[in-house]
Amino acid sequence: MTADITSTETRPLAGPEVRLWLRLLTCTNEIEGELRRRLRQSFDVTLPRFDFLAQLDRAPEGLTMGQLSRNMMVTNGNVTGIAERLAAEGLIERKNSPGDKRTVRVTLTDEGREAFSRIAEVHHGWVEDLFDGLSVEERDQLASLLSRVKASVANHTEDRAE
Amino acid sequence: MTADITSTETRPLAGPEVRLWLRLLTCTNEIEGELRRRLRQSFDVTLPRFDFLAQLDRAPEGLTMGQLSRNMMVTNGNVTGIAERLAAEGLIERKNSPGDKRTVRVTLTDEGREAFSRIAEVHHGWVEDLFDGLSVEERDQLASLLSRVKASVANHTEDRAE
DNA sequence: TGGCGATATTTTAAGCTTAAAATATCGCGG
DNA sequence: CCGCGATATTTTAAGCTTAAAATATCGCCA
Repeated sequence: MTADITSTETRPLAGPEVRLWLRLLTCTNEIEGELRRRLRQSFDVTLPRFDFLAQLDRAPEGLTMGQLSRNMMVTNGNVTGIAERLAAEGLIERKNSPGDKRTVRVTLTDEGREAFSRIAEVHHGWVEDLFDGLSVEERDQLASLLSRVKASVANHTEDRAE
Repeated sequence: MTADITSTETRPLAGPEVRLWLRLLTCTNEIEGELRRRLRQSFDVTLPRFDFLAQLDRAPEGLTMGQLSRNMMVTNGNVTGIAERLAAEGLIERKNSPGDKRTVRVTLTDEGREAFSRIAEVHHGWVEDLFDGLSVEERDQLASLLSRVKASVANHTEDRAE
């Protein structure tokens, strides 16, 4: 009834939705890995640390650990570890909030702000390059489709929201 | 010359390419996180282990550690660790290749094959659900655009290919 | 045939990540 | 004012991930 399978041939592993998901995942991982490698080689910095600094750079007043955790979409414990290392490098500063003794206010040091600017400029160029095979229309279309995906996903996850 | 910045307002952090990249990353992370959470809660299995089993399921003859590493797009050392834990759970088997003493041939045990089938069926439904807000046309368009992205990225990374 | 570059894998050290438990503080209702 | 649920953060244990070094085997070629 079916053709016989020869040698090490691989079977098609999944339905079309799973294939779409795998393509999305692969694509993202490839870009993420490439940026991670370049950040490490050029600046000896990791992607999470760069992300952490980026969050602070756009918040002149600083951010609390909780805000950082939500912005970066990682757990509280995670940001604690990253902050620990960035503080040891002298790139950020943590001080108790005046009003609420529970919260910590994190800010960039001058050194941190300067380091981030230097890296961000090059990083921006990398991202431009990686996407330069797409026309402006294609980029807009992709952004719009990703919004649609995000909305669709939110439909199935919003219940976990508090 | 510029409007003054008030309170904790955040500045727009990046150019349009970086925003597109962040949207792609966020979208992928959201889906990945949701699937990871569900796999853990429903089956007490991690995403990497599920991926590892999926690779083996479509290769009846088994795979070597190197093939697994390439298919999963992670380092050799990484698959060693995952294989260690899956073997401890009795889901996979590792034996020396007959011809080449350097290579290891990994196969699913009966238990592993059965466990994977059970999980894969539910997983497939989850992915279908998460993407059900998109029409067939939108999915095709997204898949096609992701291919274009992948090609564009490859243009800037293929030099590292050996 | 014997050594040497190439290939396959594991090991190691460091860091990222999560979930869950622990700690500390807040602020409200009685 | 006092206790208690809520909020902010850190700690802990386990696992994932990478890059680089170490180990082992292969196969060629001089």
